[in-house]
Amino acid sequence: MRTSRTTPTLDDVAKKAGVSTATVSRCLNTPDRVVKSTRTRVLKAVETLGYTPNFGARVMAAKRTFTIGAIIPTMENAIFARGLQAFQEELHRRGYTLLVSSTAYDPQIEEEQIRALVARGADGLLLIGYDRDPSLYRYLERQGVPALIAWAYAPQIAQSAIGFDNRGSMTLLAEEVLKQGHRRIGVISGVIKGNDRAADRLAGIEDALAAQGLPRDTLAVLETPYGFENGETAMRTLMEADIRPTVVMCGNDVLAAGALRGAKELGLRVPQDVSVTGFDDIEIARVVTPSLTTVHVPHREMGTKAATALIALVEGAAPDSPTQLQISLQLRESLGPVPKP
Amino acid sequence: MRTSRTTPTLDDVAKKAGVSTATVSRCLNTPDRVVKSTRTRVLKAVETLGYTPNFGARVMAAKRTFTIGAIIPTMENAIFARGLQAFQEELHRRGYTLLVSSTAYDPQIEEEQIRALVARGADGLLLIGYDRDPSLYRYLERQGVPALIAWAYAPQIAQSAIGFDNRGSMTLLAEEVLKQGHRRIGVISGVIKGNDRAADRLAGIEDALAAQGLPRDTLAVLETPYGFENGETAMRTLMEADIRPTVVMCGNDVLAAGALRGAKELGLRVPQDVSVTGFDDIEIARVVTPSLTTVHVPHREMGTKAATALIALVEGAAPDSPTQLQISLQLRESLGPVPKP
DNA sequence: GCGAATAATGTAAGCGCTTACATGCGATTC
DNA sequence: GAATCGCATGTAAGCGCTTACATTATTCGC
Repeated sequence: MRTSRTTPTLDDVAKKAGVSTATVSRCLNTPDRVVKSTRTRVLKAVETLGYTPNFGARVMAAKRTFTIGAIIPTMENAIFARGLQAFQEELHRRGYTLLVSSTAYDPQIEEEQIRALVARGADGLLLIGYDRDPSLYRYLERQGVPALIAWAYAPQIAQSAIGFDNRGSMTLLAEEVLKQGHRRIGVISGVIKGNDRAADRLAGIEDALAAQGLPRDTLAVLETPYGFENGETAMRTLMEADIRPTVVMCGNDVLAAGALRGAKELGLRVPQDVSVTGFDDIEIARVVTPSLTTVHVPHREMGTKAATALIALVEGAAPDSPTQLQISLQLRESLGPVPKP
Repeated sequence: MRTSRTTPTLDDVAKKAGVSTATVSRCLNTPDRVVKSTRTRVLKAVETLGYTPNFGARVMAAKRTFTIGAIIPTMENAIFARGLQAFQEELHRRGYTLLVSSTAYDPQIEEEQIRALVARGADGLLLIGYDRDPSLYRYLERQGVPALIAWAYAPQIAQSAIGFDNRGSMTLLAEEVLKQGHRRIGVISGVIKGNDRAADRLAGIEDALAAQGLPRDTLAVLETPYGFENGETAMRTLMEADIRPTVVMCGNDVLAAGALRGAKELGLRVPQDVSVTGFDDIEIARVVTPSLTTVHVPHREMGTKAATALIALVEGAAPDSPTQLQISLQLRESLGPVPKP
């Protein structure tokens, strides 16, 4: 239907401008290979006809789609939304289009989506985290589709990656917590299965404890899906235990904001009665009262750099070794010294 | 590159199965037109070869892409992120893929993106708001690409649309504000140019004033781009004026959260010294202290319904008249009675 | 100002798929 | 049993574009 008599084709433009289709194509793709006078004539024809190249045809002939696929757990998480926005902006600047899918944190769905995007001719893929079935990486390699892993950096990553050290960052934060004298630590973690970021963050806390020779049971860990309400509930559960933690470290800011709210409902003051920490440093961290001590992650920088790196890969650059971005601790009000008994 | 010797084509499958390409194609698209024995043979060949149809070729030959494009101002705004997530989920359920672009609230960029997505063969388009150059609608019609307008409902919309009445909602909220006795109203509005939602929300406030015969200068309006920091700054500006407003109504929750923060910095208590209201009812509204009085919008419902409606359009349904979703006022702590002088 | 080198343009062969139409074959009908 | 029909399958013509290669116009050196 679409391509009825009404939609102009390259041919129409060529006729109108009195040149061959090849010349029109060159005007559009490699303008410097066409002399100026012809070029303007052709462009005028393009203009008056309102011509837009047919994507499918172009893909087929050129074997390039200028499309990048991104597969993220969810857009509802501000940290992905923001990074993705930056990613898309950079892509657009470079003439690429973004194809987005989300997986709801389900590896099964992720695999489907990866295949779907490859079938649609994505030139490259942005993937979140590194922990997935190795056969998927092999599949991508066989298909010649480069993939870039974002939001994660870890020495063991074999693929091109850009991210930050979730584990080390959390260790840093945990050290700060310990320095404040806390020895009973509650943890509200994201769901760990299929989510290396959550796993690494928890491991980071454990590292800090181990380094100080503290027993494993210093920690009370609760896993819960992403979401404000879930943080709230988890906080309640933690604080109703026989031995209350004096600090609750959360896997991300949204959980932490929920925890803050949970504390409030229990009549607990933060940080006088219990301290709370987050991770990501999204807007919400500075908005809540008390403001949230958290780990600052450069989301937009990550998005932009991911775009650059992925395009390089797509355009044939050799894979770089993983890039690590710097995080920084944001010490705010929600973390205080351990309460006097 | 991709389609080097390594990627199997329809031809390869046909040879392997000992049939013609037409039969293979039919197996994949209209299985019931192929006898069972052949079908299984073909499907086995597909399997062993690991064949996936080439998207570009398919598009070109079939003129359908099962792709829906969405063009939103930005993904950083939680309200779009959430709605888009729901939209994508529903699309995926129905076998469509989502193509996303953002415009940074720039009509110029929006036009570009619309054309880009059409060129990529999007079967349908999701657009935010109704206020755009009529020639764009004509273009889409000419191209045979149906578009659905979301996040906006207004009687004057001629296209298919799904959304809520920004103007009427804001009137409702303003009436509540007036009921509390406020007569000096500050407004922190989003940028109005090219953003009908922002314009309608402001108009809604004006409607409420007009209905009560209050003078236009009851209002002190400040326009500012979307963003927490901007709300903060705007709040400061408003409160430093000679005549301070007793309430500040904000165009969205993020601006309102910023305003809350601005108030705090000025040492003003909310709502004792000044009241604040938002719009959208995103998570942040319940997280801030004091919690935000705002307008609740059913984001996810809108996303899901938008997907259903747009697919119907794409599949040839006659355009429905605009659908209006119900909003509700969320009265929370940030709005109180006008302070005693 | 002539030939060679170079730049601009044209010609035409696909890219991988769908589908209208043609073909062949067994079943049905009288 | 011949003519007819219906179904499964094959043949081949594009879809609109890019690009290698061929052809023609232009520029430059001497």
